Amino acid sequence: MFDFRIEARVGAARAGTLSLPHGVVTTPAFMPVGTHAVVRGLHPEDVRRAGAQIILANTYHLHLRPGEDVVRDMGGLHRFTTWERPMLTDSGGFQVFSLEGLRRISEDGVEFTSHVDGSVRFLTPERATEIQWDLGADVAMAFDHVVPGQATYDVARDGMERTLRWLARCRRRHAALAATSPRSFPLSPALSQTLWPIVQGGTHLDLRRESVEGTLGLGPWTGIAIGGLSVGEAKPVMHEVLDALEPILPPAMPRYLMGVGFPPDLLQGIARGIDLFDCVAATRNGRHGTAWLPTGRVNVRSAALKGSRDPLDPECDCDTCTTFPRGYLRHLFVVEDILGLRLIALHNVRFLLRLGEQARAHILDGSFDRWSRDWLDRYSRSRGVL
RNA sequence: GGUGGGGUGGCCGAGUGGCUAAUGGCAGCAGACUGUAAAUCUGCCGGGCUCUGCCCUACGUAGGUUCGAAUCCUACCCCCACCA
Repeated sequence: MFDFRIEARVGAARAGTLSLPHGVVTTPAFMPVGTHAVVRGLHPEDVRRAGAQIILANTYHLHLRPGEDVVRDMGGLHRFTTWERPMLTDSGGFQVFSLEGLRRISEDGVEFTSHVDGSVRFLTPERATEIQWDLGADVAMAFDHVVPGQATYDVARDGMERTLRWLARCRRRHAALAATSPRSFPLSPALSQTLWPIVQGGTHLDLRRESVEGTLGLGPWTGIAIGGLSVGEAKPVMHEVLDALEPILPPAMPRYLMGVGFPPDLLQGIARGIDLFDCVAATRNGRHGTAWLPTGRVNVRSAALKGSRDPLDPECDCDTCTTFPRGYLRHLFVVEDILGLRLIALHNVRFLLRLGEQARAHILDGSFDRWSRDWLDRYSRSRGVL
């Protein structure tokens, strides 16, 4: 359980297989985000058919609604959602960043003023770990302190060091839960959930290195995440951080780049040794009418699609592209029917999942570099061309 | 036929002497979105140009008052309501 095997490499890029209690995840892989225990707008069957092997859910949001006790009493996230494949829960650490203004950080934890009803919720590393234990995903994430991409050295150091101190507390609590509270719903009681740490340090390379050292010192771990990227810093800066991390991350462990990304980010991350990604962009952009194509992104509402009988993406095998003409998809957005939101979100999710599948295949046959270069070139060169 | 109300940019609808090419909303067009406070948000939206500005044309039509009118006056046309 929680075994990760690397089958092939091309440079830093790896193709691997991650075993989790609810199934196997072949990497590199994109993980669709289901914050509220639903990949927003999509039926679980949509997500399965799109080829998702693992999806996320969110600690903070599920704590607010419906409450982790409700999910636990219904048999955990898998039964609650009917999603039988692996799941991962984010710890609420990202909400420390995204809900800035509604929270106050102290050494003990973070006090949130609920955006739902104004109630005050105090999330500590221990609480975030307990909530995730009740939610019952295959992978729980450490409660971290995310700072903005523009954070100064001192602010980034503060967040990084706090993340390490909190990591020790998450680990201790997680071990205690695993030892003393066997659950009825997990497949394999003692090893039913693993906890992954998150490397922080902003855009400062020495802080990132220090974060890795500190994190590994608190191990062992079955996986490791890189957080605090794609939060406002420039793209080359993100690449610089990934390049600096790649040689010092343990090669045998799956590496998860949190919150990334757009299609090019996947390939650029894979080339730098990343195995797992998650991002809301596929579903959110889809709902907002931006579809990803091999030739770049396109606005589905665009008058250019009016009356077109062509598929949205002729190269795509998703249900949307194999069923509907793009002129109809545009119509759905124009008349604001919810089916449009679902269909474009579905396409984008499939697009990203397939990108991961293709990258894997090209790593396995050794052609990743060339293929990736051509893919990126085509995507950026002909942006939005139909 | 009489009385009253009203005719504003593609549509709805503010504005009742200068700050008005004219508030808003809709429609239209374009853009943004990266561990989800997002089916959201932003910009453009009479025409033209040598485009940080300038020039046309515009508030039913035609005149008039005024330094200046979508706003005041007169006539006419049309719409609505009520009364005959």
